[in-house]
Amino acid sequence: MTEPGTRKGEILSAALEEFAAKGYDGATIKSIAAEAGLQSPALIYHYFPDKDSLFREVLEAHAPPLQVVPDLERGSELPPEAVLTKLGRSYLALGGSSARIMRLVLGELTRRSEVGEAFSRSGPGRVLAFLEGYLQRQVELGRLRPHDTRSGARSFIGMLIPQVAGKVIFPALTEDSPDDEEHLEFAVGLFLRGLAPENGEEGERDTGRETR
Amino acid sequence: MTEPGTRKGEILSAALEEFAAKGYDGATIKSIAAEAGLQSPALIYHYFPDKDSLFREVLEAHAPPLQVVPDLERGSELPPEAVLTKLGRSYLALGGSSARIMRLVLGELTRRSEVGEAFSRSGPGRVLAFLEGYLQRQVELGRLRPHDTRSGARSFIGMLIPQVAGKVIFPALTEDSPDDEEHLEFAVGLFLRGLAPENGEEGERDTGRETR
DNA sequence: GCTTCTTGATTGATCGTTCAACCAGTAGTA
DNA sequence: TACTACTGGTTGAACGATCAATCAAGAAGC
Repeated sequence: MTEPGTRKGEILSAALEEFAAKGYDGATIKSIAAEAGLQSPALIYHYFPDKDSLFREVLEAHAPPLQVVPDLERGSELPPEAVLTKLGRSYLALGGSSARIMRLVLGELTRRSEVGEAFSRSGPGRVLAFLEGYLQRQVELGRLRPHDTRSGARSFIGMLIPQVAGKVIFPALTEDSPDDEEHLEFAVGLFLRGLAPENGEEGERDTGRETR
Repeated sequence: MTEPGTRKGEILSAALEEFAAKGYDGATIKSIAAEAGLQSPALIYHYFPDKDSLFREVLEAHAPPLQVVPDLERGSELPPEAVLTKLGRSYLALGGSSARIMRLVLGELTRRSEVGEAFSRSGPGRVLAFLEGYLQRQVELGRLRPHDTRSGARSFIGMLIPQVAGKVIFPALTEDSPDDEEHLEFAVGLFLRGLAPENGEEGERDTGRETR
């Protein structure tokens, strides 16, 4: 629905561009119309009831990329290295073609509670929930040392954030930042080495709380 | 300067509140005046030449908290655990009393290039630069295994981001997130264990590139 | 009497939105 | 074939509301 060739599609992609660059208040119906190549802003009201609906349709039209966690829930019995690499790769992809919609969401996150809640529920919320459960299982299987999996999940996702934030927020100056794949490989290695089961046969250490 | 008791101080803090909540475009001179308890918006123009200058003064008045990296550069010969813990603590503090200014900066980051550049230079930029240098030195001292310190610095800072982002962006729902200090302890432990020098006497492993 | 602070009224610009008219086509009727 | 009626797409002009900013004049303090 809403193919990119149609008038409605042109308006939607122009609106995405404008909203991402200037925010909801900064982008005007007039500027969106100009970006879409329309001679009159009035035409927008032929396709959308008002500015707010246009904004929501832009969000819906580009929401899918925001939902990471693809078919991961299925292959959750794979070894940690594979799962973390796959999860991380789809996370890093947010800095690529989805950078515009990410910028839009980021900018409106603190102003529109609906955007914030929907985003946190579909994006980070689901990823963290899945990852926590997965880490918990790996701990029980003895493949990872016992740890607070809430902190574990947050830490792994966090290690990737500067990489994607660099591209989303500062598209100009990505000077001297590591390659995506190299950074991911580093993060996975660091994470797994840091949480590798202890060599000794038994023993709680002082590394934070138990597996809760 | 600009003590909080004065009229100018009241306007500045009201402006911070409004800008943080609604963004630069969303906050109006009228709403700021109302928040400050003024009877007329015109009074604002007695203290500030225009809206843009008011915004910049708000930014300058609250900029110091943004500059992490306190006297760390001095004690850079301390052991990694102490340095990372101290650095991390000051980073996590951004989610506390500085949450409002952080929300303001975050919201305007993508729209005003000046804000973005100034922030990245004073905030993440300086922290990353310092941490990279520090890690590099620890590698040379043999206290950490050789690794790409760009990825290392980004990873450590990143591990803390979900924790502070939770409080800055979603002040309402910080449900089920770890305690700051516990999370920091976990992150430092994970990081140091993941980058501990290899047990074997020598040998490059496949852990990414060399120390560059 | 002089400076600083404060106010209500006002200005011009711009915002989102509405509206009547116009311009394709396309189908129906004779 | 010619004429009419109707359709969705498109447009320029206009409306009321609201914005940032100005200004002249009053109030307060010294």
